Amino acid sequence: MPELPEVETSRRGIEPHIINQTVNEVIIRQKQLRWPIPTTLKKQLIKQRIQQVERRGKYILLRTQVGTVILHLGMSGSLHITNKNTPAEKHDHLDICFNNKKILRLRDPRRFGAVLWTKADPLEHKLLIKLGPEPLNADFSAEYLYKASRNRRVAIKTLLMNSHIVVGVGNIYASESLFQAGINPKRSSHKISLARYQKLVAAVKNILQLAIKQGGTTLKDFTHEDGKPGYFQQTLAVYGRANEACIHCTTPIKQFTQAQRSTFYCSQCQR
DNA sequence: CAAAGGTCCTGCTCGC
DNA sequence: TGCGAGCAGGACCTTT
Repeated sequence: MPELPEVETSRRGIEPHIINQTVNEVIIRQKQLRWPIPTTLKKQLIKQRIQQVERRGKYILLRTQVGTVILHLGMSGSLHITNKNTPAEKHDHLDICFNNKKILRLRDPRRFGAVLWTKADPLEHKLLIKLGPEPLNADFSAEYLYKASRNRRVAIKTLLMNSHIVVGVGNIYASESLFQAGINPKRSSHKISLARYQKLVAAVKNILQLAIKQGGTTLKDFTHEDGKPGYFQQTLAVYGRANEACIHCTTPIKQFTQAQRSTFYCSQCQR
């Protein structure tokens, strides 16, 4: 479900409800996610105060004095702020309950998400330490991507989705960014010029920023269903639009499978 | 049966 | 021959 803008929108949505709040109960209904939820989570987390709600790539970090909860929403995960009056539904796997009566509830039908606990610096965690730069930070630049791509033969779309190269660019926004930059998703990353990487990096930043902005304005109240962050279909130029007319040249948008994921592009506008 | 918005892990190939 | 890096494919799971 979530790409970086949705994860960031989720982070902003839950933060005001749980920051500086103390955990008084942890309910694990289904611990079998991508990895098992650690059995020690409950013991570690109870009586701890959430000091910081942070994001790194698509991971959300809940920092306490003694350790950090590492959350990942996988393909179908979502976070909700709720309370004891709202019964848990089928795929509500975890509740973190606070003194202010609020509950942070994780829902994840496909269970590709993860909930982990670390006492050490979470940024040094095995899953986070090798992550590439944040796409919206200055260190994600055309020069950086150009350099990183020189000895790689993978298609540019695959490179863009590699979290060791840059975090947070998922399947939808990879297609969208390449369309905006006018680059064919099949093109070998090592054959792309610095000038074209300038366009691509600008497109990635532009698209992610816009999506976050839209997430923020769409998000009314994270405690209700209608507050869920979603994808904003009207802003998608190519994703999910196979056979529809390209918005620039009216050529039908093509769809094909690349690294086991659907890619959408315009064969006329993207070379 | 295929596909859905993620990404780690395994094992292979390639070049030094 | 050995080693590391890059890469493809499989794996995880449920719903439509």
